[in-house]
Amino acid sequence: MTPEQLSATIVDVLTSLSEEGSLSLPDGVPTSVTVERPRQKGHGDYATNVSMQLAKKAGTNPRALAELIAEKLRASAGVSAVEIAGPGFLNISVEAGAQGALAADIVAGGSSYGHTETLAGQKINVEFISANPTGPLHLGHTRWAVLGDAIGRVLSAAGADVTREFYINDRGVQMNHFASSIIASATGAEKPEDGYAGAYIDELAKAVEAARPGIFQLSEGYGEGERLAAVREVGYAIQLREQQEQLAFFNTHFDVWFSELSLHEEGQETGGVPNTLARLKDLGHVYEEGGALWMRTTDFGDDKDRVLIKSDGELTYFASDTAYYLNKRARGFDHCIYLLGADHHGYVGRLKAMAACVGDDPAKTLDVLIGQLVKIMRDGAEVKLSKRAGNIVTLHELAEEIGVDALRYSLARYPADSPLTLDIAEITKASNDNPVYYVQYAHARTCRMIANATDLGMTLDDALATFDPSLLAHDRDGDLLRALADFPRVVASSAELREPHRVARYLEDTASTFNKWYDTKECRMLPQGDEPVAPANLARLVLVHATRTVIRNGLDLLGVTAPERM
RNA sequence: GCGGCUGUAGCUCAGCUGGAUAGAGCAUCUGACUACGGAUCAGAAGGUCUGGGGUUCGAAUCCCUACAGCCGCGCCA
Repeated sequence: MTPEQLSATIVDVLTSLSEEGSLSLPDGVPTSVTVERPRQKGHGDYATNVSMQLAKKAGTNPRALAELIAEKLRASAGVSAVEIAGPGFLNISVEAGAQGALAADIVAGGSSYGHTETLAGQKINVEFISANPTGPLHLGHTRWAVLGDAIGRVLSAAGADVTREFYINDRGVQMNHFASSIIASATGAEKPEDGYAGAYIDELAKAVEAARPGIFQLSEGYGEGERLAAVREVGYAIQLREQQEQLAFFNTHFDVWFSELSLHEEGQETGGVPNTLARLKDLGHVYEEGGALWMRTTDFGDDKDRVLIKSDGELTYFASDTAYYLNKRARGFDHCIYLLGADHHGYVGRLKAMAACVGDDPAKTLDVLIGQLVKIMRDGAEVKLSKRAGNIVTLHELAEEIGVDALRYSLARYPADSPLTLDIAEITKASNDNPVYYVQYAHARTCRMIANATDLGMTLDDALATFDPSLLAHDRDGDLLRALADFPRVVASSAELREPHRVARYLEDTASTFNKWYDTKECRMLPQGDEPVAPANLARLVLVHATRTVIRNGLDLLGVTAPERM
């Protein structure tokens, strides 16, 4: 019996009370009720606060309503005991057989256990990182890589149709600064004022020369302008490919790499920039002032109006942003999720206003997640990074030093809006100080146990064929089963709230519950010594398989591997 | 000045869509090695949930306010 099934059972009880007239609910019977796992032992396997929630509406008091519900609930299949406690809590105990059946269901579900349909039918675009292709990805991008990727996975698991997208800022003056910085490195010319510096620029210069020998040599018909364009193109291609390779190494995957430049190309019907500007004019949300073209975002709650075309005729970044949003909507996305760093939170207001300007309800279509910045400590001092000084902590260096799994997990286990300080020594430690290894270890342990069982001739097929769930009757069996039963709703709420850290915290709890179970003498899976294999041993083999499935599925949602041995 | 985020055990942080005695890991102390992988488990100790008001059966959670820290308020990208 899962919490969802128990909730349905309680709803049935309410319906039945309502039909026989002993309960009157003006708003009708709720479709589901809250069922939670009490923290306290002795408060039953599950608890519900329905009677407190409904007492006022029903014109009665919580204790009296609880009595009514309890009486019927006690007679329900799978329920072994119901007690009323405190102001009107119902503490419910579940029969071992009803609860144990879940283990076989999980095994049958396999890699899809935990997946739900709570977001079915929603087409969601998740845009994250979206770095300039003018340098390596660094620490600042790493958190969004992990969170964006995990959010995408969790949304998919909740049934949404998800596209993970990287917006390439390949247009704008920074691309020319980028090219001229590479030229300066190759030719010894002076670096431009707003240029890029650092060892990576020198390496890029060499790579550009290697890719197209002689590219830096000016000649007749190949002037400064041509060289700048050529270097920009080649340097961009190399830098972008490097970002893509490093993200792949970091187990972070995108469905679409979207070029900002493409929004300005001819033939962009919907969502192109010219098209967008025309549409905004038609809608009456733009005006000219001081030689610039403005969008009247203040009509929709922004602090001030925003420039689309500067007085020098150049388009702003915001013009592209608006077109890009329309482009996403034209591609059929119901929700556009943006992951932005705290240093960009000033953009939220204008993004929402922009969506409202084009006729959308931002509360429905736009979801801006602001993440706080990450600090990194080494030997007690903050590792500062400065792109200008070329002192960059790159994503790739971090992933290599710390390990992809440890780095991903360390970032995934905190909510995005909490400022984070990572200590390199702390997260590289290969010990139980490090939650990622604690969880992975529990998984490896299940794999060893299953291998040992196989050596003794215990197979999953036999175990399932003879499975008697009522044999999983020990308290610790129940604790483990209830932990496993929570997985689907943890995934669903992680998706709903866009908070994948919940999955990580759940895995830590579940790994702990599993280890406690493992250390319980009465819950041995393998027979001891020369004892024959008993039905209870086989039942627990199913339970171990179920545990392995849940941990593996959970780690997969975070993009972390589930090793079979460590 | 305006706005966003944060403030919970010695440390790093969960819990925040209101529920029962506020949790975990680390660090400290005490135990379990005839071990299905000890990268584990059992236990102890550790708290004015930043301060002050309010809302109600009930507040770490919601509202107001004060304080502290980080970040942002361009015809930059």
